[in-house]
Amino acid sequence: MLKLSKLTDYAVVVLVRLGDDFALQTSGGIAAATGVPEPTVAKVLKIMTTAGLVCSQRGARGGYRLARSLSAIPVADVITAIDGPIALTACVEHSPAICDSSALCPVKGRWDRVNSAILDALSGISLADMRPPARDVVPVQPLSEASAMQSYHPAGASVSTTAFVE
Amino acid sequence: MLKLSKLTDYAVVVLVRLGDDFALQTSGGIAAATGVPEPTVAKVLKIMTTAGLVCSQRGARGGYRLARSLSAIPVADVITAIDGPIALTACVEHSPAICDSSALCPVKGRWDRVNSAILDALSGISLADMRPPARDVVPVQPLSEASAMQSYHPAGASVSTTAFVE
DNA sequence: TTCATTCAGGACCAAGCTAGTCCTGTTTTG
DNA sequence: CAAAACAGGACTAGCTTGGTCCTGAATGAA
Repeated sequence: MLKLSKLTDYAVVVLVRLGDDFALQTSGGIAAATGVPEPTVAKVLKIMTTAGLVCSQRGARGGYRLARSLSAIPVADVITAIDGPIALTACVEHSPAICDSSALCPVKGRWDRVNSAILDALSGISLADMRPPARDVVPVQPLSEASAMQSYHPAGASVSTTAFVE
Repeated sequence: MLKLSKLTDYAVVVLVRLGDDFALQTSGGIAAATGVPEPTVAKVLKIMTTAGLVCSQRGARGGYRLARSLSAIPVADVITAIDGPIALTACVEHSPAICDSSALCPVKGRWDRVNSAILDALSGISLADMRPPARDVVPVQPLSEASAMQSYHPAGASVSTTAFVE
């Protein structure tokens, strides 16, 4: 389906929200500001931390901040962090799975070209390119206010977020 | 995961096998030549027929042949036929699912750019580009011989074929 | 020192999708 | 008429994803 996982979509939303100011923000605060469920935000941020895209500060008054500016984070990095290395098929170079019938496979190595093309496309677009105009950004505010905001659901409660590329 | 479905991988194998000579080949014969299980080949070919990528001839002495030459079939067409329209996220233009929180979504419309880039990449590569050198192609032969051939499994019997793009 | 806050790192479960198989037609040839 | 071959479904098992929750560790404030 060439689909992107929902978590990747969430990750972009969260990272963009984290913004470029490098101020510490808690997972709860980001959840409130974006409308993404808090446990999901926490999950995403933990993955992002492991991947080195964000830095975390534990303890009271802790939180998260970007490790690099949005313009220095290509979309490919986010996808790789969430979903693992980008490889359309198991036959692609660097893929962990080894095709056990490579001797017969009629398209052996041919997906590499397709893969490289996609990788180039994803590496050339940064999160800064996906950032909305500044006026649309909801300012950081106390939880008591933010928690009353409308929620963000990528594709609605009952509709699959399965993604397509036509 | 940006993964491609296994069926898409099979479809490319089958279509390339169908080749450019426009001779009728039965699903059983293709299965034998490629090592892909016959029911799966039949399933793929039925989908390809519906999509207009191959033509079918029913009845005894029937079979399948390409509707266009391999060079006239972009990879994007195969993926679309198997997986539906290519769209990374539900937010992407022309996607059937409508985001019910588009007013709040911080990256509304931003995936379009990523999507277009991928679509361009996939549209620029044809099946002819994925065709192996002629010497690697197994010639058409009687079932009795072909059925003894080694099978082709994209990623082995027990290993996930999940595809990645890094 | 003690406690509240916040992240770290898993385990766990339900739901949906994919792959693969099979069965019953229908069409065409000989 | 019988055999060959495609058409079009239904069906099932397994995996993956998503989402939640729990326990523990680190930090800072009172």
